[in-house]
Amino acid sequence: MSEAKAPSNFIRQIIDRDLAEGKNDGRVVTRFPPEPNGYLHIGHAKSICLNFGVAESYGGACHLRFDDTNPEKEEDEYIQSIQRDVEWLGFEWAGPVRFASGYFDQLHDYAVQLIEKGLAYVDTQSPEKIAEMRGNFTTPGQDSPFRDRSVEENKALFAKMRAGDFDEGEAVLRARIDMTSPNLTLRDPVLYRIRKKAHHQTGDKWVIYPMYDFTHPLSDAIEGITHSLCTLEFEEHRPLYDWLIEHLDVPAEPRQYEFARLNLNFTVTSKRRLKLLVDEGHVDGWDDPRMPTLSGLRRRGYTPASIRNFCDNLGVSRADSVIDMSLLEEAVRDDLNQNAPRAFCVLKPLKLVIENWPEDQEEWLRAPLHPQNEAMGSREMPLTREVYIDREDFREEANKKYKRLVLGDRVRLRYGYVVRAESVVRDDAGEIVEVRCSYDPDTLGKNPQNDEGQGKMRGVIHWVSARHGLPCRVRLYDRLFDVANPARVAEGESFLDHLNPDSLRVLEGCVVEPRLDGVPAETRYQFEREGYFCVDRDSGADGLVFNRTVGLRESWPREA
RNA sequence: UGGGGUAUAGCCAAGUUGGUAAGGCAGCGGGUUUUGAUCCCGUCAUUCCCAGGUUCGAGUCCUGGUACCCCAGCCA
Repeated sequence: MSEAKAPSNFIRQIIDRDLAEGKNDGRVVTRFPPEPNGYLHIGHAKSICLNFGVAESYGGACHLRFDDTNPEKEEDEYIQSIQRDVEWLGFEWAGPVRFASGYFDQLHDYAVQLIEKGLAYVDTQSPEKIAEMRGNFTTPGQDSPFRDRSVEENKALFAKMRAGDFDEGEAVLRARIDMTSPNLTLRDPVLYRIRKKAHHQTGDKWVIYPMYDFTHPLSDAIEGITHSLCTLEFEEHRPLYDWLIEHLDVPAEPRQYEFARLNLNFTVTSKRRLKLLVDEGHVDGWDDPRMPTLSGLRRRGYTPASIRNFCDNLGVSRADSVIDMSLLEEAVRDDLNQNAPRAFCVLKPLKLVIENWPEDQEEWLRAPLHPQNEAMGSREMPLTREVYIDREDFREEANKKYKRLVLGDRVRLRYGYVVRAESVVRDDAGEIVEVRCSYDPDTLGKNPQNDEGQGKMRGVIHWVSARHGLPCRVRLYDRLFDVANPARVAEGESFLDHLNPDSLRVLEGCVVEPRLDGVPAETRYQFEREGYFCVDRDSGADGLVFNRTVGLRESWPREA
């Protein structure tokens, strides 16, 4: 399931065909063009894997380019986080980090070129009037009264726009295409608008900023992009993309191709909604482990490889789809199962006293770090008279399907001895606070030879020495929403109404094996029989904090 | 409502000139197991949104429907 060969998809077929026809001198150049107005999420990962993956497998190049044409929404914090996330995923962009804002001079020249060709004009109607004149699905638009200004007048007006002589909203530069087109983006689209706001890259150099539709194709051309891959909603923008490439004297002829974006159920992947979750404090920040952001997944314990495999296994098509969250979870299990060292951690401690074990005796038992991979080595764990086991691993009575410790029956302490539960100790409230047991000294690495039920134990449970165990805190995460499609809720409801109140459960007083003392944040383990966990950066002097990435697969009869 | 798209299993998805439905995940059955995990084996679409048509033969071609998605920012 891991290193699947790049599967056939329509993008690769287009590239194969282009290569066969000798287009672009055999070059394949793609780009990942995020707008720095939020953190990257799992949906971006699909685009990143596609763009970088395609470039890589064709010996081409992939650029990282910030599509930063709107100073109102963008911030440097996002520029930093996006680069960090792309690097974390393990991709290397070709050349420097690029910015659409780095092309503002050239873009301005292209705009003047359009004006000179009579293909663009300055419209001084109000924004409301422009919207009104655009018409709608059924009504064709009407020409602006300023549509036929002379080239000279347009040049002068555009220069005034640039000089700051107009206020925001007083003038825009529009392409002169067709106000009656059934494709609304062709009804004289706005190319430049006035924004008197400092830009994070260009400072106060500009007061006019190019629109995405104008900037993107030309940036692609400037960079020599051959295949400009974007999501489906840009499809009706393609005629404009092509129109600009056709009517301007550009150094290359990039082509745009659209694919379906990734949708995951039980979460949201729109920057607007993610930002709201952060801003209103429903989560702990962009990197809250419940967030589908790359930084959230990272903090949750996801590995770059697991996310890349997940994306590669999805395929690329033009059909709208919703991927099941369980596929993402399966991808990280697959990776961590192979690569995460094992450890013991008791989540809900219950004291087990081995009555025939001498008070001060401690025996260090060797256990592999990975049962199927000896190369990972082993560790030692101290067994003492008092150990902790999980409350859920003991019952006073149970049927045969319950493969754990039952009063009067035996179970194996994993990598240790077989014990038999003899009695329980209760507190005043009648709650069991301790289980008393006996152990069979002749069962280390072998089954009991001599008595009832030869061979197999009822089960195997994990444990941690009460004297040596490290107290820790464990955070159990569940899906953030309790409906499959939070973005689509009933009239009058908000997606926030469907936040899962139990998406985070914090377990205090857990006990982990001593060897994990001081391990750094982001170290990942499989806590045997529990799941995959990751050390959180909140760990410190007062103990380790673990985030549960995902549980182990569970398939046992619920009637047990 | 005009335009642009998309329909193949529970979820993705391949299917290139029409030649008899890949693969993954999930499910189900079994085996191994000192993790109820992993691993292994087997099984899982007489049918491709629907209805007609062409053809010896249609997921692929034709005709007519249906459902869903996107577009009316000086956002990207």
